[in-house]
Amino acid sequence: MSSFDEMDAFEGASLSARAMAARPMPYLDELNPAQREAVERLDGPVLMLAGAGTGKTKALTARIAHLLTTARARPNEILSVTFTNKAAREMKTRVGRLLGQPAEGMPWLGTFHSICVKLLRRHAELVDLKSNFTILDTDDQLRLLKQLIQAANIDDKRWPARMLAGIIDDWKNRALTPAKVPAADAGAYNHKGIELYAQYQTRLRELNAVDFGDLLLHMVTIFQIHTDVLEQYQRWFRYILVDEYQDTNVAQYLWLRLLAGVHKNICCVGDDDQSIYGWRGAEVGNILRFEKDFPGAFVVRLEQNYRSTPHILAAASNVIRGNESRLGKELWTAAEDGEKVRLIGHWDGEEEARWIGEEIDAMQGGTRGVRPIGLDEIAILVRASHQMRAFEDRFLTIGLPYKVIGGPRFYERMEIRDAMAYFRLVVSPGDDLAFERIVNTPKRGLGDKAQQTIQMTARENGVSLVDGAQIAVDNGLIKGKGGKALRELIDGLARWNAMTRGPRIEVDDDVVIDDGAAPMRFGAPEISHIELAQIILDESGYTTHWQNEKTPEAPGRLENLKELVNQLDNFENLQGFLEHVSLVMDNEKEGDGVKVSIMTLHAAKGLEFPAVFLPGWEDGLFPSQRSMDESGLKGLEEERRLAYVGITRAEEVCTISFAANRRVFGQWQNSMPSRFIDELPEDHVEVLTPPGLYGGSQPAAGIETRAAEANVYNSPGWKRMQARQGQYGMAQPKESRNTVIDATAVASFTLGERVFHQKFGYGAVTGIEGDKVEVDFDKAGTKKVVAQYLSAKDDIPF
DNA sequence: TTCCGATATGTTTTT
DNA sequence: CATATCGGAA
Repeated sequence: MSSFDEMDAFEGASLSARAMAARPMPYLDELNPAQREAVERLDGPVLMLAGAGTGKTKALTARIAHLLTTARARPNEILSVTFTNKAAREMKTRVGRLLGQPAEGMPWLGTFHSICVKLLRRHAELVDLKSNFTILDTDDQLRLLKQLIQAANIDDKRWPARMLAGIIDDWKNRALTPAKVPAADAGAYNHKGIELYAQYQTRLRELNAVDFGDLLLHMVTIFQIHTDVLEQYQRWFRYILVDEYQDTNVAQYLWLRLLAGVHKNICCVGDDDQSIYGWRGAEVGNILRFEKDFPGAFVVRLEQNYRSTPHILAAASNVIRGNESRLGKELWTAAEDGEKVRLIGHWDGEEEARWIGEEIDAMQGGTRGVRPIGLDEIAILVRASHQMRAFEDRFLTIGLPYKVIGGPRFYERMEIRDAMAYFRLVVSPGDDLAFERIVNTPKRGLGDKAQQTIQMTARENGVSLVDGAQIAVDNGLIKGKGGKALRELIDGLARWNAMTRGPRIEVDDDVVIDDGAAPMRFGAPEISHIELAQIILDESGYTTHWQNEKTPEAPGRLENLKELVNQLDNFENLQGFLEHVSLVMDNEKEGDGVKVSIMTLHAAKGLEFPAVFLPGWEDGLFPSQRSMDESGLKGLEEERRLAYVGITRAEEVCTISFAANRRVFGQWQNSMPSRFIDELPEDHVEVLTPPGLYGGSQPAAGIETRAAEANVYNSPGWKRMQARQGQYGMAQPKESRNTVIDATAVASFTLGERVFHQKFGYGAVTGIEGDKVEVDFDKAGTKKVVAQYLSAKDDIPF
């Protein structure tokens, strides 16, 4: 096992503590009294209750700077955990800026998960893993569970694998190994839950793999059992900082408490009012009982808000006041009054999207409000991601640039996962799950029967699937085309694997081992990992597979593969890349261009925008019915906190809206305005409805129903619906067509005409049926699309 | 074994 | 409505 001298070398500190000691502390001058207290109280437990927009990141980064400047700790002795990669990244840059140099030497600033991976790779053997274990994604996890479920003869229709995955996840969040699951949970998953959980863990170990929850669970287990290891780290991490403490689950909580147990130099920052991850196992209780866990804790409240106007703040405060269990904070601001929170009802979801689109146009043009607001200063925050569609559709039609944050993720796409499975298999031939994924992708004529043969052979010989396949082929168990193809695959894998290394060389014993992997006994590879990746994809036939595919999305997939290979440029080798991807599933592109942001309320936490739209405030959608069904009052309170988070994202203008009708599952459904609307303080809200139909100021209780009714029949959306009956597809002279297609400006197309579509690109019209046009897209193949979405080739909106 | 069409099924939120 | 899965036919 490792000594700590080694650890020092392992992480390397580029900032010298001594060099910092004499440095001035300019960052302190920028803090208000409360922040300053939180920063200067370096020793002992500190709880920073930081309301929305009160400068908590500022305080946190200043605290790190202060720890370094006062030479309390070296950069690599500070453990600083966040929940998201985004937050970790931001802290890194901000600390760097405060200190006037890059914060490269802060190896332990990261997410819970990334830090745990690092630790677990060093101590893998303590939980019967090898340090090069793979981290499974949800897909692999589910496939594995399905196998176990089938083996146990359980009807996975009645008891879906997803459900079991959820249950296991939940246990892991609570730091429960199979042996520790309480009897009360014995009934889970048709009384088979615990048993299957145990089997699953065994299987993971056999595969030398972990899932996401394991990262923490294993580390907690190690710390609990191997006190010597724990003690090392207790000494090593002299100071601990935790961001978003209200979101910690039991496992994370235990992990922290173990590490901070001796010196208790732990500073937790959080806001109980922003706890919105209860469904993922987060325990608000952790923050509520901090003072009990750490007696004598210094508690400081940050209550001065620097983000929002008083109206917005008042609205948020009044909503959150509806919650019973909270520590209680009152935000205040020195800012000028500004606009009231705006509330408007719509006939349906499309109308809501249309209206918001127009508002955004008005905001930019400066025809509304005190100043023009840029597109990148505007966000639309929805409760559930399916709400995004209406906005995407609408913005596409009117040519309004937008970006979806946290949308369909790059690394979750099928072709990317396939490609990654190939990479995984090349890097570690024992990765059976990866093998299963790609044996018959592209089709190699290896169906169920052949795959069973491979499985059996592997099991009989106690080897990995790749080796099993090798044996099966050698013994002629798999004949014909499939056998030949399989042989090619196996040979290919071996060949590619050899390419990851250079020629064998001798090493000195004192070479520093920096990644916990096997000592380097090989020279530099002869080809770069980027070339190798390309070779793998080409020689395996995977690229060809998509080239031959005639489906509309094939070209896009090829593009994605190209992008994947490009991304490799940022990494040293394939291993490094695979590790990165399993930890940060988000592709942090999208940064370019001035665009409106569309995202879920969850994704919006920690962000702020001058103008925020909060659509879909309807009972059942928000607060979500499911949340209330599953967790009752607790669920409702979490939804309310979500509302609070939403409102407090706004700096200048906050617009809340709801629709009377919405299409769900293709079925029209009508709903009541959200109960949270009743909780908005009347004095701080302006109801936007035609004045004639909504007379004077009324009690708040009546606002929403009136607004809804008032808007139904005279809304532009209603008129538009009536106006548009049967108007599409009518031939019109080309000259009369509008460039930007609006509901009122009906487009027409002729056969063979070149057209442009926002999602599918350029193409030619091959058929017209009513309001639908069939287009043969250059890249996306033939598709039927609604005429509205198309524009003539030469006048592309934006 | 693969491919196609029919049918059933689901929608929170994510490291 | 859109996708995912399943069963049957080539």
